[in-house]
Amino acid sequence: MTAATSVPADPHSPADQHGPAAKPRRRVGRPAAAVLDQDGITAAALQLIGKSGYEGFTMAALARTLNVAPSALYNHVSSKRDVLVLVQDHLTSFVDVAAFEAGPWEQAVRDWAWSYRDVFSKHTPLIPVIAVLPVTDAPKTLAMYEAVSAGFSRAGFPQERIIPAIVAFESFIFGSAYDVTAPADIFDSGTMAASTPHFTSAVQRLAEDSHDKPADVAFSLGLEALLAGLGALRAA
Amino acid sequence: MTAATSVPADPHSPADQHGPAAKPRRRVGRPAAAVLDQDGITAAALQLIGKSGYEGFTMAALARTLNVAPSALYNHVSSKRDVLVLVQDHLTSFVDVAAFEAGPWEQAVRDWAWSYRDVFSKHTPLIPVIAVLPVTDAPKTLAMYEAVSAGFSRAGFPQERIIPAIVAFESFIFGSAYDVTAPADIFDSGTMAASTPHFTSAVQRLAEDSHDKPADVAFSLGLEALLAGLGALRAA
DNA sequence: CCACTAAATGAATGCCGTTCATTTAGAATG
DNA sequence: CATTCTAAATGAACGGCATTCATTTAGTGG
Repeated sequence: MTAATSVPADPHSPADQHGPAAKPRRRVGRPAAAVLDQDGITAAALQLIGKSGYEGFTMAALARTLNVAPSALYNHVSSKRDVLVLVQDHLTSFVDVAAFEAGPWEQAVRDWAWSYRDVFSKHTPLIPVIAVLPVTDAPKTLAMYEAVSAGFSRAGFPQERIIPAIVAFESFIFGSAYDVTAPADIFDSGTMAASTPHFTSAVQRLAEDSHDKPADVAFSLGLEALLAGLGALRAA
Repeated sequence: MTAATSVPADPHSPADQHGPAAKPRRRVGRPAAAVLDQDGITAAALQLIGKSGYEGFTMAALARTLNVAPSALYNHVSSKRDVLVLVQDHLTSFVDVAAFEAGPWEQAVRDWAWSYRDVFSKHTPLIPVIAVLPVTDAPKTLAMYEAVSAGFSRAGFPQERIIPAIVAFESFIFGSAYDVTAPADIFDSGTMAASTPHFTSAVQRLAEDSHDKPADVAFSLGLEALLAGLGALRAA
């Protein structure tokens, strides 16, 4: 069975802590050597991914950065997927939910959505993991949902619409995170341009008019539409 | 180098053709034996995925269903990713764009979006492939974009907003496709329920009130919001 | 009948995640 | 201090995977 994380997560962790974190690890009294633990593995994994990307992220490579044999990792983690879950949950603490506590709902959602997209556009291989991961396995992610839900509730959303609305935003965010990684010439129709006149001219006009990054234009457009449409669900 | 598909795609293929398709394959005059070709590989791949899922989809398994050695596949395809591209492009022909030719814009987008989501919710491992794939490598996908672009243009969208609007819809669709595959208990906060009161009560209220599938509720909500918000961009 | 070539073969390669019997070294116990 | 217990690290395996390549096979045009 995969357990992911053990401690109850303490939801008031202000932002994050990089580098070697505290190591309680004190069950009853046993060897306190412990070269490895989940926080250390998570930090090393994040650093390795930053340096080598997800292609270079292997259990062997991770073990090497920790000066340990690959098999040693399996004393603290039950699979590679488990490591990805730890990384995902850690990254979620970089998502900005601060404005949900006080500010107006629209701006809170904007801050949240943009930061959420930016964090995971650099980690798209995690999206398939997040999307089907029970919140129980990711305490910091659960804390994010609590902050967002509280904000929606405070803004006057009817209870039964809160989760669907959040899911709709999130779906858009995940899809948009992929879009950020698309190559610049993804819409170049090449030799087939002649047979796709409407599409080709639309692509050209976008390239001429806009000076911003295409992914940002599309994200802004969709986000504002969702804000307007879903914001209308609020009670007076 | 990956070439994906060779023929220029003829954009008026009405819907699709299952089973063994036509085999031009006629460069100058050579052995016409040809046990294998891209269409056959695509059809076999789709069938294998349907039967064994993406975990069971290996080059060896694919070769076995075609009664061929695994290495034989590489005479027609340059990598496993290439096969996925072929499958993705084929699946795109199942997406419904018919209403863009005549009907009202809103309903056309609805038909398109729901069918698009339904097709790829059964093929989420293809989403990372689609999202960064140059349209040149996927002729049927390009044909879909042409139909959709034409519909947006006909509906009065300003040229420079057509692509961003389509991308926004698509991002939402891809994200929502993942959502369909999420386990039913994904939002069960378990032992941490006490520390996440707003979230927990919102989840509970949704479960009580709604009889529809949660993924469908969220998709409908988001889609209608995007329709309203983006539809407003049209010229009178 | 010969020469040519696209296509199929099967063995080999290298990388991967994961398992497991075994060893190591601190902590608690008396 | 010696004994015992155990979490943690080790290194050699294993099976599966995509991909490569020298070689063979079998139609076709000349």
